[in-house]
Amino acid sequence: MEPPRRSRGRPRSPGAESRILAAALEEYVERGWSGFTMDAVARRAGVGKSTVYLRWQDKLVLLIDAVSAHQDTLEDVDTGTLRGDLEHLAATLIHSYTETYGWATLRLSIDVFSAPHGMRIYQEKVNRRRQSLSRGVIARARERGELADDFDGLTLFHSLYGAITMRMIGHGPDWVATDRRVNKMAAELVDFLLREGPDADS
Amino acid sequence: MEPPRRSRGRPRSPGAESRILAAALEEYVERGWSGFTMDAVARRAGVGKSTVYLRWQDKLVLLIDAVSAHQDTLEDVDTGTLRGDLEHLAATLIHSYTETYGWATLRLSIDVFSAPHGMRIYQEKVNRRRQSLSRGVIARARERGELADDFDGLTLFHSLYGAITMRMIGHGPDWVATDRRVNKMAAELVDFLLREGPDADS
Amino acid sequence: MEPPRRSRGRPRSPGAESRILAAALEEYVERGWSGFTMDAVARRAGVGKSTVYLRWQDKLVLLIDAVSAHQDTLEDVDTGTLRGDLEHLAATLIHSYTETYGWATLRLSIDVFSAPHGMRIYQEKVNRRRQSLSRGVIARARERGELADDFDGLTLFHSLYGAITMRMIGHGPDWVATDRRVNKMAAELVDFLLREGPDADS
Amino acid sequence: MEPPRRSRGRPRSPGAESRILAAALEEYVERGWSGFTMDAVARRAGVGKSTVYLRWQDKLVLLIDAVSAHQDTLEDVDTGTLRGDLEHLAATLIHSYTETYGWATLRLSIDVFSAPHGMRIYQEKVNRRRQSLSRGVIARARERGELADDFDGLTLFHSLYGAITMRMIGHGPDWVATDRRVNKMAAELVDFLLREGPDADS
DNA sequence: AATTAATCGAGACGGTACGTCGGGTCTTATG
DNA sequence: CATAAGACCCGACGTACCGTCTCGATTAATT
Repeated sequence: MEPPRRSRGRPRSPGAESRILAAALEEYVERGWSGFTMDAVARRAGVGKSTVYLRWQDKLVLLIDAVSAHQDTLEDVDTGTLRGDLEHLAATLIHSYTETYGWATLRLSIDVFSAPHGMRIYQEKVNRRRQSLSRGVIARARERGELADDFDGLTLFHSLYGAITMRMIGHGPDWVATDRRVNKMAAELVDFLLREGPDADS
Repeated sequence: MEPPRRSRGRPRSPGAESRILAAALEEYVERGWSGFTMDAVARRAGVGKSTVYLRWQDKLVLLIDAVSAHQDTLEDVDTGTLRGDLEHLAATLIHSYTETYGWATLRLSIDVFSAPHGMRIYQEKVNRRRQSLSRGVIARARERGELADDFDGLTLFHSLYGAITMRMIGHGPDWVATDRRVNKMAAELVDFLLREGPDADS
Repeated sequence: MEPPRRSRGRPRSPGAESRILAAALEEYVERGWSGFTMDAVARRAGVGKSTVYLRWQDKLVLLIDAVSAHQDTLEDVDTGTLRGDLEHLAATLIHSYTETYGWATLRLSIDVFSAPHGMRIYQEKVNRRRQSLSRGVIARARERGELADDFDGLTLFHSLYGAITMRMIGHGPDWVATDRRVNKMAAELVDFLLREGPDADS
Repeated sequence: MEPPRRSRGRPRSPGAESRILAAALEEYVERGWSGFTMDAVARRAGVGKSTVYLRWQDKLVLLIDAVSAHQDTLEDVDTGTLRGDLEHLAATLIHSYTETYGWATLRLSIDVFSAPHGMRIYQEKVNRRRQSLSRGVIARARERGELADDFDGLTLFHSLYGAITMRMIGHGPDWVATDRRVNKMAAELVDFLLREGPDADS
């Protein structure tokens, strides 16, 4: 069946992909967008520039790939209640903004717009993923009867994501994300957004 | 008092300031961040580069000035009710994202982070302004008894601004902002955020 | 004796050698030194790069091989007189500069110096050959008594080769080498160089 | 009269031109053609790459300019006799091949052909100059009655220049050009080329 | 017949230089 | 003085080529 048809020439070196992504992220974290150069990324990954350009058409799409790889830590966990699902999602998002590479990840998710095709790529990579997460959570909530059919799930998620993003921008890079603070922020936000209103049986 | 003390040499050419700002905005709109060059701005404004650098320390602050000039259309209007104030604010923000230079203004308010000092400047220019708007609205609402003292006004505004921003990003540049649609969006959003919950006397 | 000892593995594909040389020459003729790339040569010869590098250590020696293959048309013919020998040699050299690949062959014999080892290789390949030709002609001339023992044969040949080269450079690539013109040029040059002076019995 | 009309902007920095030429020559001498890079030239001249590219369209024409600047040491001196003029010219050419930058100057005058437009530029820069020198010498010789009207002056010069070039190539870069050796070589060569033959009154 | 080993086409690899472009500074001549 | 023009130094961009390496596929000579 489906012959995997190894292509002809030398196969692409397997480690390169991830080494470059890692190098890109680190370079970005350390030097920021304006100090982020392809030469440095290649050097850091121990790779020729051509190897980088063979896989990513330019600087920007490489950077976006690097960030969206980290975005993938967002996952849809079924906690049994809408409130639980949302709190988990909120906490994960906050963490993804702060953990490991800290502030940079947020900046990165914003810098991405700085070039013509950035917006489009962002739509495809980040937005699509977030939407599918949202839809899963909402669908389960409806099945459980936690949400009226006419309740605007999209608005809920826009508010959630947007508020977190605004908060992070407001706090600035020096804010330390302890688990307590993250959970508290997530809980307060979900509290605020759910209150009694949206319950289908109120 | 302090006589304006006309300085000695040739006075600054009066039109230059605004011509440069306009040129900057147009260049940005047409070519985006990565295609936005100081040479082009100067040429378009019919001005030497030195004239530009005499007034703005670098590319970024010029761009931010250009955008925040447009941001200044946000203003705190007392409509008599919290709901009214918020809807007005929301509608104005949506418009400022779409009107005149359309989509570009949103992009602009995001691109601003692409450089080391961008974040700081954004804090000073945009955030400060938004905060003062927020405080005004909240304070009036409390005076009117529309809001419990312990209600988290900041979260309300983060959600409002954030949700609008996310929505605009989600819609993409081709969304047309008719008055009807803008008002509907603003109303729905404020509806969602206020519901019965926050009323002090519920 | 020494049995040719066919080596074990797959034998070298027989046509490759000459196909590569031809491709190299054509590429060079069409694109010149700066446009001459190994990838193109390999592609044109319908051969992998490794096949090329298996036979020639680098770009330069391949190119030199291609040119010296053409240089080998120079041969020492005994016409019976010194004048005849020289005229024949001169005509052959002029032809080798102009025939078939025309002007390129001259360029090629000069471009060869553009790399560190080019000079050395040139010495070994081209100069050695020319010297042996010279020596043969001179020796015969002395035997015939056409040349005094103290006559400087080397200077004669340097002048002959040099003058032809300078003339070709002077003429440029558009000069057409008809047999009449070539023979005339050869005759005039030899006339000039021999005149009465060098005759041993004058 | 004719006001030199200083152009408007900042004038080209006066030293740059010659500093770049010098740097180019030195880099070439030390590293040869294949090691000759524009970045290195710019760095050595203490100049930005753009400053170099503002004046020379590419690597090659810069190099040619550098060499032909040295070629200009050739000058037409009237010594009173044809033989004297030629010996002086020959000696100067030999020296220009060997003195100061030694062997490199010869290599340079050959490397020049390694690119498409090299030949054309060489024609314009070097050949033209040599031809005018030749014509001057020949014309004076005719006036003095040293040369028959039908004597082929061009062939004489081609032989002279060509023989010297061939000799230098033959000797290789390690040949040391003492005044004695240079003068001897010049004298022998001119002796050989003039002999009794060309005298108009023989 | 099975094994061994050199060669083949293809094309990715680590490097390095190219020529271009833009940022922000500096230097003129002209208001 | 400020201005317009535009040259300056710097350094990144994305491309192209070098010479090497790594595949799977041939193709003999040797077991």
